[in-house]
Amino acid sequence: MKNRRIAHLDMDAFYASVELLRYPELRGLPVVIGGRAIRQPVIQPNGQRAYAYLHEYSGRGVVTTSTYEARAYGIFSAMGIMQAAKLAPDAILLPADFVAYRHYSRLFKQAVATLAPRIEDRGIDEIYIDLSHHADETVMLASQIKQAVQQATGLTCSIGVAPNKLLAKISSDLDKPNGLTILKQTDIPERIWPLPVHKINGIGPKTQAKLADLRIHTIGELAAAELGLLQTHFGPRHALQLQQAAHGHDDRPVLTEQTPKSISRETTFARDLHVRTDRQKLSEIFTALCARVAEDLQHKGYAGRTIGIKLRYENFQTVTRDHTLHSPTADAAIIRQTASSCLRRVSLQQKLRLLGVRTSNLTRIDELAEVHHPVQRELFSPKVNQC
DNA sequence: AGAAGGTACCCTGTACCC
DNA sequence: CGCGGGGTACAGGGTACC
Repeated sequence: MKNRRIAHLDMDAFYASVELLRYPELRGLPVVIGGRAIRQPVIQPNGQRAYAYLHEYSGRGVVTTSTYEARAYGIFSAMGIMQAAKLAPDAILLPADFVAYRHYSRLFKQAVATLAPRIEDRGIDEIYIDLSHHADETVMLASQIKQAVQQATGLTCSIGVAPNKLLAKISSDLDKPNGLTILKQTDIPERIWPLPVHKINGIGPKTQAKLADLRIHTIGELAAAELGLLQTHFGPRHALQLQQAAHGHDDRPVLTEQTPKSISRETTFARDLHVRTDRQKLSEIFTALCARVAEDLQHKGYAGRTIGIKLRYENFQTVTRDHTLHSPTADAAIIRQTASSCLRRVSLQQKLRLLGVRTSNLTRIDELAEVHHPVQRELFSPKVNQC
Protein backbone atom coordinates (compact mmCIF):
# COMPACT_ATOMS: atom_id res chain seq x y z
CA MET A 1 0.00 0.00 0.00
CA LYS A 2 1.65 3.22 -1.17
CA ASN A 3 -0.22 6.31 0.00
CA ARG A 4 -1.89 5.48 3.25
CA ARG A 5 -4.10 7.80 5.27
CA ILE A 6 -3.77 6.96 8.94
CA ALA A 7 -5.59 8.85 11.67
CA HIS A 8 -4.66 8.94 15.34
CA LEU A 9 -7.51 9.94 17.64
CA ASP A 10 -6.78 10.96 21.21
CA MET A 11 -9.51 11.86 23.69
CA ASP A 12 -8.83 15.19 25.44
CA ALA A 13 -7.90 14.82 29.14
CA PHE A 14 -10.07 11.72 29.04
CA TYR A 15 -10.57 10.67 32.69
CA ALA A 16 -10.89 14.26 33.84
CA SER A 17 -13.40 15.06 31.09
CA VAL A 18 -15.54 12.05 32.02
CA GLU A 19 -15.57 13.26 35.63
CA LEU A 20 -16.68 16.73 34.47
CA LEU A 21 -19.71 15.14 32.80
CA ARG A 22 -20.76 13.92 36.26
CA TYR A 23 -19.69 16.99 38.20
CA PRO A 24 -20.30 19.89 35.80
CA GLU A 25 -19.87 22.40 38.64
CA LEU A 26 -16.13 21.56 38.56
CA ARG A 27 -15.71 22.94 35.03
CA GLY A 28 -13.02 25.59 34.95
CA LEU A 29 -11.41 24.39 38.20
CA PRO A 30 -8.13 22.56 38.70
CA VAL A 31 -9.10 18.89 39.19
CA VAL A 32 -6.75 15.97 39.68
CA ILE A 33 -7.62 12.29 39.24
CA GLY A 34 -5.58 9.73 41.16
CA GLY A 35 -4.37 8.77 44.58
CA ARG A 36 -5.27 5.78 46.66
CA ALA A 37 -8.53 5.36 48.58
CA ILE A 38 -9.79 8.87 47.90
CA ARG A 39 -13.29 9.36 49.20
CA GLN A 40 -15.98 9.93 46.62
CA PRO A 41 -17.59 13.37 46.76
CA VAL A 42 -20.29 13.33 49.48
CA ILE A 43 -23.62 15.12 49.38
CA GLN A 44 -23.92 17.49 52.33
CA PRO A 45 -27.17 18.31 54.17
CA ASN A 46 -27.37 21.58 52.18
CA GLY A 47 -27.43 19.56 48.94
CA GLN A 48 -23.97 20.61 47.80
CA ARG A 49 -21.19 18.15 47.15
CA ALA A 50 -18.09 18.14 49.34
CA TYR A 51 -14.93 17.19 47.48
CA ALA A 52 -11.54 16.04 48.67
CA TYR A 53 -8.66 18.50 48.20
CA LEU A 54 -5.04 17.89 47.37
CA HIS A 55 -3.84 19.43 50.65
CA GLU A 56 -5.81 16.84 52.66
CA TYR A 57 -3.96 13.96 51.06
CA SER A 58 -1.22 11.96 52.70
CA GLY A 59 0.58 8.85 51.63
CA ARG A 60 1.53 7.20 48.37
CA GLY A 61 -0.08 7.62 45.02
CA VAL A 62 0.43 9.46 41.77
CA VAL A 63 -1.56 11.75 39.51
CA THR A 64 -3.33 9.71 36.85
CA THR A 65 -4.49 12.75 34.91
CA SER A 66 -5.70 16.29 35.47
CA THR A 67 -7.78 19.02 33.89
CA TYR A 68 -6.09 21.68 31.76
CA GLU A 69 -6.58 24.14 34.64
CA ALA A 70 -4.55 21.84 36.94
CA ARG A 71 -1.88 21.43 34.27
CA ALA A 72 -1.49 25.21 34.29
CA TYR A 73 -0.12 24.78 37.85
CA GLY A 74 2.47 22.35 36.55
CA ILE A 75 0.59 19.20 37.57
CA PHE A 76 1.03 16.30 35.14
CA SER A 77 0.48 12.55 34.92
CA ALA A 78 2.73 10.26 37.00
CA MET A 79 3.65 13.06 39.44
CA GLY A 80 3.37 12.20 43.14
CA ILE A 81 0.18 13.55 44.74
CA MET A 82 2.14 15.03 47.61
CA GLN A 83 4.27 16.92 45.10
CA ALA A 84 1.17 18.11 43.22
CA ALA A 85 -0.34 19.29 46.53
CA LYS A 86 2.55 21.73 46.96
CA LEU A 87 1.83 23.26 43.55
CA ALA A 88 -1.96 23.56 43.96
CA PRO A 89 -3.17 22.68 47.47
CA ASP A 90 -6.73 23.76 46.69
CA ALA A 91 -7.10 21.62 43.59
CA ILE A 92 -9.87 19.02 43.84
CA LEU A 93 -8.89 15.37 44.05
CA LEU A 94 -11.13 12.64 42.65
CA PRO A 95 -10.65 8.85 42.71
CA ALA A 96 -10.23 7.09 39.35
CA ASP A 97 -13.41 5.32 38.24
CA PHE A 98 -12.32 2.83 35.58
CA VAL A 99 -15.78 1.39 35.18
CA ALA A 100 -17.00 4.79 33.97
CA TYR A 101 -13.95 5.36 31.75
CA ARG A 102 -14.33 1.96 30.08
CA HIS A 103 -17.97 2.75 29.43
CA TYR A 104 -17.13 6.01 27.64
CA SER A 105 -14.24 4.29 25.88
CA ARG A 106 -16.66 1.78 24.38
CA LEU A 107 -19.04 4.57 23.39
CA PHE A 108 -16.47 6.61 21.50
CA LYS A 109 -14.94 3.59 19.75
CA GLN A 110 -18.37 2.39 18.64
CA ALA A 111 -19.18 5.85 17.33
CA VAL A 112 -15.98 5.92 15.25
CA ALA A 113 -16.60 2.37 14.01
CA THR A 114 -19.91 3.36 12.42
CA LEU A 115 -17.97 5.73 10.14
CA ALA A 116 -14.60 4.00 9.83
CA PRO A 117 -14.34 0.36 10.94
CA ARG A 118 -10.60 -0.24 10.48
CA ILE A 119 -9.59 0.63 14.06
CA GLU A 120 -6.55 -0.32 16.14
CA ASP A 121 -7.09 -0.14 19.90
CA ARG A 122 -4.32 1.70 21.70
CA GLY A 123 -5.66 1.68 25.20
CA ILE A 124 -8.63 3.27 26.86
CA ASP A 125 -8.47 6.74 25.31
CA GLU A 126 -6.82 6.46 21.90
CA ILE A 127 -7.06 4.61 18.61
CA TYR A 128 -5.52 4.50 15.16
CA ILE A 129 -7.90 4.49 12.20
CA ASP A 130 -6.94 3.38 8.69
CA LEU A 131 -8.74 5.76 6.31
CA SER A 132 -6.81 4.64 3.21
CA HIS A 133 -9.81 3.07 1.50
CA HIS A 134 -12.26 5.88 2.15
CA ALA A 135 -13.33 8.06 -0.77
CA ASP A 136 -14.18 11.17 1.27
CA GLU A 137 -11.85 14.09 1.56
CA THR A 138 -9.73 13.99 4.73
CA VAL A 139 -10.93 17.13 6.55
CA MET A 140 -14.56 16.18 5.92
CA LEU A 141 -14.04 12.63 7.14
CA ALA A 142 -12.10 13.61 10.25
CA SER A 143 -14.65 16.29 11.14
CA GLN A 144 -17.45 13.76 10.88
CA ILE A 145 -15.57 11.41 13.19
CA LYS A 146 -15.04 14.18 15.74
CA GLN A 147 -18.71 15.06 15.60
CA ALA A 148 -19.78 11.44 16.01
CA VAL A 149 -17.56 11.12 19.12
CA GLN A 150 -18.97 14.35 20.52
CA GLN A 151 -22.56 13.24 19.98
CA ALA A 152 -22.01 9.78 21.45
CA THR A 153 -20.13 10.91 24.57
CA GLY A 154 -20.31 14.68 25.03
CA LEU A 155 -16.52 14.65 24.92
CA THR A 156 -13.99 16.21 22.55
CA CYS A 157 -11.00 14.57 20.94
CA SER A 158 -8.01 15.58 18.85
CA ILE A 159 -7.16 13.91 15.55
CA GLY A 160 -4.00 13.78 13.47
CA VAL A 161 -4.04 12.37 9.94
CA ALA A 162 -0.78 11.44 8.23
CA PRO A 163 0.76 8.81 5.92
CA ASN A 164 1.64 6.51 8.86
CA LYS A 165 1.03 5.80 12.55
CA LEU A 166 4.20 7.52 13.77
CA LEU A 167 3.33 10.83 12.12
CA ALA A 168 -0.38 10.55 12.89
CA LYS A 169 0.42 10.18 16.59
CA ILE A 170 2.71 13.21 16.63
CA SER A 171 0.13 15.19 14.65
CA SER A 172 -2.78 14.53 17.00
CA ASP A 173 -0.71 16.20 19.72
CA LEU A 174 0.06 19.33 17.64
CA ASP A 175 -3.36 20.89 18.17
CA LYS A 176 -5.01 20.06 21.48
CA PRO A 177 -7.68 20.06 22.78
CA ASN A 178 -10.41 19.61 20.16
CA GLY A 179 -7.91 19.87 17.29
CA LEU A 180 -7.51 18.47 13.80
CA THR A 181 -4.13 18.32 12.07
CA ILE A 182 -3.44 16.95 8.61
CA LEU A 183 0.19 16.29 7.92
CA LYS A 184 1.81 15.47 4.55
CA GLN A 185 5.29 14.07 3.90
CA THR A 186 6.41 17.51 2.67
CA ASP A 187 5.44 19.09 6.02
CA ILE A 188 8.05 17.08 7.92
CA PRO A 189 10.97 19.57 7.84
CA GLU A 190 8.80 22.47 8.91
CA ARG A 191 6.44 20.83 11.41
CA ILE A 192 8.21 17.71 12.76
CA TRP A 193 11.92 18.45 12.78
CA PRO A 194 11.74 21.38 15.24
CA LEU A 195 10.06 19.14 17.86
CA PRO A 196 11.98 17.57 20.77
CA VAL A 197 12.94 13.90 20.24
CA HIS A 198 10.64 12.63 23.01
CA LYS A 199 7.64 13.45 20.78
CA ILE A 200 8.53 10.28 18.87
CA ASN A 201 6.56 7.38 20.31
CA GLY A 202 9.13 5.02 21.78
CA ILE A 203 11.66 7.66 22.84
CA GLY A 204 11.28 7.93 26.61
CA PRO A 205 13.39 9.55 29.35
CA LYS A 206 16.36 7.15 29.03
CA THR A 207 16.78 7.46 25.27
CA GLN A 208 16.17 11.19 25.40
CA ALA A 209 18.95 11.61 27.97
CA LYS A 210 21.39 9.51 25.91
CA LEU A 211 20.60 11.56 22.81
CA ALA A 212 21.07 14.79 24.78
CA ASP A 213 24.59 13.57 25.67
CA LEU A 214 25.22 13.40 21.91
CA ARG A 215 23.92 16.98 21.50
CA ILE A 216 20.79 15.67 19.80
CA HIS A 217 17.67 17.44 21.08
CA THR A 218 15.29 17.86 18.14
CA ILE A 219 13.92 15.34 15.69
CA GLY A 220 15.69 17.28 12.93
CA GLU A 221 19.03 16.85 14.70
CA LEU A 222 18.29 13.13 15.02
CA ALA A 223 17.51 12.95 11.29
CA ALA A 224 20.80 14.66 10.49
CA ALA A 225 22.90 12.52 12.87
CA GLU A 226 25.48 10.10 11.52
CA LEU A 227 24.04 6.60 11.56
CA GLY A 228 27.45 5.32 12.69
CA LEU A 229 27.35 7.54 15.78
CA LEU A 230 23.88 6.30 16.70
CA GLN A 231 24.93 2.69 16.12
CA THR A 232 27.82 2.89 18.58
CA HIS A 233 25.48 4.16 21.32
CA PHE A 234 22.25 2.32 20.59
CA GLY A 235 23.16 -0.82 18.65
CA PRO A 236 22.41 -1.46 14.97
CA ARG A 237 18.73 -2.16 15.29
CA HIS A 238 17.67 0.62 17.61
CA ALA A 239 19.87 3.15 15.74
CA LEU A 240 18.20 2.40 12.43
CA GLN A 241 14.77 2.61 14.02
CA LEU A 242 15.57 6.01 15.55
CA GLN A 243 16.79 7.44 12.27
CA GLN A 244 13.88 6.03 10.27
CA ALA A 245 11.48 7.61 12.74
CA ALA A 246 13.24 10.98 12.53
CA HIS A 247 12.72 10.92 8.76
CA GLY A 248 9.04 10.13 9.25
CA HIS A 249 9.33 6.57 7.93
CA ASP A 250 7.06 3.94 9.46
CA ASP A 251 5.38 1.03 7.68
CA ARG A 252 3.68 -0.62 10.65
CA PRO A 253 0.16 -1.71 9.69
CA VAL A 254 -2.98 -0.73 11.58
CA LEU A 255 -3.78 -3.90 13.54
CA THR A 256 -7.54 -4.30 13.75
CA GLU A 257 -7.45 -7.36 15.99
CA GLN A 258 -4.98 -8.21 18.72
CA THR A 259 -4.70 -10.98 21.27
CA PRO A 260 -3.38 -10.34 24.77
CA LYS A 261 0.16 -11.54 25.60
CA SER A 262 -0.17 -11.47 29.37
CA ILE A 263 -2.70 -10.87 32.13
CA SER A 264 -1.55 -9.61 35.52
CA ARG A 265 -2.54 -8.02 38.80
CA GLU A 266 -0.31 -6.13 41.18
CA THR A 267 -0.66 -3.92 44.18
CA THR A 268 1.45 -1.39 46.01
CA PHE A 269 0.90 -1.61 49.76
CA ALA A 270 -0.19 1.35 51.86
CA ARG A 271 3.04 0.77 53.83
CA ASP A 272 6.05 -1.47 53.20
CA LEU A 273 5.57 -5.00 54.51
CA HIS A 274 8.02 -7.60 55.76
CA VAL A 275 7.45 -11.32 55.46
CA ARG A 276 8.59 -11.83 59.04
CA THR A 277 6.26 -9.34 60.68
CA ASP A 278 3.41 -9.18 58.13
CA ARG A 279 3.32 -12.78 56.96
CA GLN A 280 -0.44 -13.16 57.39
CA LYS A 281 -1.27 -9.96 55.55
CA LEU A 282 1.11 -10.71 52.67
CA SER A 283 -0.27 -14.19 52.35
CA GLU A 284 -3.83 -12.84 52.08
CA ILE A 285 -2.83 -10.28 49.46
CA PHE A 286 -0.93 -12.92 47.50
CA THR A 287 -3.87 -15.32 47.49
CA ALA A 288 -6.22 -12.53 46.42
CA LEU A 289 -3.94 -11.52 43.54
CA CYS A 290 -3.81 -15.12 42.30
CA ALA A 291 -7.59 -15.37 42.54
CA ARG A 292 -8.04 -12.12 40.60
CA VAL A 293 -5.69 -13.26 37.85
CA ALA A 294 -7.57 -16.56 37.59
CA GLU A 295 -10.84 -14.63 37.46
CA ASP A 296 -9.52 -12.33 34.73
CA LEU A 297 -8.28 -15.30 32.71
CA GLN A 298 -11.62 -17.10 32.94
CA HIS A 299 -13.58 -13.96 32.24
CA LYS A 300 -11.54 -13.20 29.11
CA GLY A 301 -11.45 -16.86 28.04
CA TYR A 302 -7.72 -17.55 28.33
CA ALA A 303 -5.40 -19.94 30.13
CA GLY A 304 -1.72 -19.23 30.77
CA ARG A 305 1.18 -21.64 30.64
CA THR A 306 3.71 -19.29 32.26
CA ILE A 307 3.06 -18.03 35.80
CA GLY A 308 5.19 -15.29 37.30
CA ILE A 309 5.59 -12.96 40.24
CA LYS A 310 6.82 -9.41 40.57
CA LEU A 311 8.27 -7.88 43.72
CA ARG A 312 9.30 -4.35 44.45
CA TYR A 313 11.53 -3.87 47.50
CA GLU A 314 11.44 -0.80 49.73
CA ASN A 315 14.42 0.60 47.80
CA PHE A 316 12.31 0.39 44.62
CA GLN A 317 14.40 -2.38 43.09
CA THR A 318 12.12 -4.67 41.10
CA VAL A 319 12.58 -8.39 40.53
CA THR A 320 10.52 -10.91 38.60
CA ARG A 321 10.53 -14.70 38.49
CA ASP A 322 8.42 -16.99 36.39
CA HIS A 323 7.87 -20.63 35.71
CA THR A 324 6.44 -22.38 32.69
CA LEU A 325 4.09 -25.30 33.20
CA HIS A 326 3.51 -28.24 30.92
CA SER A 327 -0.01 -27.11 30.14
CA PRO A 328 -1.95 -23.86 30.43
CA THR A 329 -4.10 -23.14 33.47
CA ALA A 330 -6.70 -20.63 34.63
CA ASP A 331 -7.05 -22.24 38.05
CA ALA A 332 -6.46 -20.03 41.10
CA ALA A 333 -5.00 -22.85 43.20
CA ILE A 334 -2.52 -23.91 40.53
CA ILE A 335 -1.55 -20.31 39.89
CA ARG A 336 -1.01 -19.81 43.61
CA GLN A 337 1.06 -22.96 43.95
CA THR A 338 3.23 -22.09 40.96
CA ALA A 339 3.64 -18.46 42.00
CA SER A 340 4.63 -19.66 45.48
CA SER A 341 7.42 -21.72 43.97
CA CYS A 342 8.61 -18.56 42.23
CA LEU A 343 8.53 -16.66 45.55
CA ARG A 344 10.93 -19.20 47.05
CA ARG A 345 13.51 -18.13 44.45
CA VAL A 346 13.78 -14.49 45.58
CA SER A 347 15.32 -12.83 48.60
CA LEU A 348 12.81 -11.73 51.23
CA GLN A 349 15.28 -9.97 53.53
CA GLN A 350 14.10 -6.46 52.62
CA LYS A 351 10.63 -5.03 53.13
CA LEU A 352 8.31 -5.13 50.14
CA ARG A 353 6.31 -2.26 48.67
CA LEU A 354 4.67 -4.13 45.80
CA LEU A 355 3.56 -7.63 44.94
CA GLY A 356 2.24 -8.83 41.58
CA VAL A 357 1.13 -12.02 39.86
CA ARG A 358 1.27 -12.50 36.11
CA THR A 359 0.33 -15.12 33.52
CA SER A 360 1.69 -15.20 29.98
CA ASN A 361 2.09 -17.68 27.17
CA LEU A 362 -1.69 -17.46 26.80
CA THR A 363 -3.96 -19.74 24.84
CA ARG A 364 -7.59 -19.17 24.10
CA ILE A 365 -10.03 -21.45 25.91
CA ASP A 366 -12.69 -22.42 23.43
CA GLU A 367 -15.77 -22.85 25.60
CA LEU A 368 -17.66 -24.57 22.80
CA ALA A 369 -14.93 -27.13 22.34
CA GLU A 370 -15.05 -27.78 26.06
CA VAL A 371 -18.77 -28.38 25.99
CA HIS A 372 -18.82 -30.50 22.85
CA HIS A 373 -15.56 -32.37 23.38
CA PRO A 374 -15.17 -32.85 27.12
CA VAL A 375 -11.97 -34.84 26.50
CA GLN A 376 -10.20 -31.53 25.93
CA ARG A 377 -10.94 -30.55 29.52
CA GLU A 378 -7.92 -32.61 30.52
CA LEU A 379 -5.65 -30.20 28.63
CA PHE A 380 -6.79 -27.23 30.67
CA SER A 381 -6.98 -28.66 34.15
CA PRO A 382 -3.77 -30.54 34.72
CA LYS A 383 -3.56 -32.46 37.97
CA VAL A 384 0.20 -32.32 38.43
CA ASN A 385 2.43 -29.47 37.40
CA GLN A 386 4.50 -28.24 40.28
CA CYS A 387 8.26 -28.22 39.92
C1' DA B 1 35.51 -36.47 18.69
C1' DG B 2 35.32 -31.87 19.00
C1' DA B 3 34.45 -27.16 17.64
C1' DA B 4 31.17 -24.29 15.57
C1' DG B 5 26.68 -22.64 14.19
C1' DG B 6 21.50 -22.36 13.80
C1' DT B 7 17.17 -22.37 16.11
C1' DA B 8 13.85 -22.53 19.56
C1' DC B 9 12.56 -21.69 23.98
C1' DC B 10 13.12 -20.01 28.64
C1' DC B 11 14.19 -16.51 32.02
C1' DT B 12 15.32 -11.77 33.75
C1' DG B 13 15.82 -6.96 33.43
C1' DT B 14 15.05 -2.57 31.08
C1' DA B 15 12.47 0.76 28.56
C1' DC B 16 8.36 2.46 27.20
C1' DC B 17 3.32 3.27 26.67
C1' DC B 18 -1.44 4.84 28.40
C1' DC C 1 13.36 13.08 48.04
C1' DG C 2 9.38 10.83 45.68
C1' DC C 3 7.65 7.12 42.22
C1' DG C 4 0.14 3.33 40.47
C1' DG C 5 -1.43 -0.41 37.62
C1' DG C 6 -2.05 -2.56 33.46
C1' DG C 7 0.24 -3.73 29.51
C1' DT C 8 4.02 -4.48 25.17
C1' DA C 9 8.61 -5.12 23.12
C1' DC C 10 13.22 -6.28 23.18
C1' DA C 11 18.03 -7.44 24.60
C1' DG C 12 20.93 -10.71 26.24
C1' DG C 13 22.20 -14.83 28.71
C1' DG C 14 21.28 -19.75 29.35
C1' DT C 15 20.03 -24.33 27.71
C1' DA C 16 18.70 -27.93 24.70
C1' DC C 17 18.77 -29.94 20.39
C1' DC C 18 20.18 -30.61 15.69
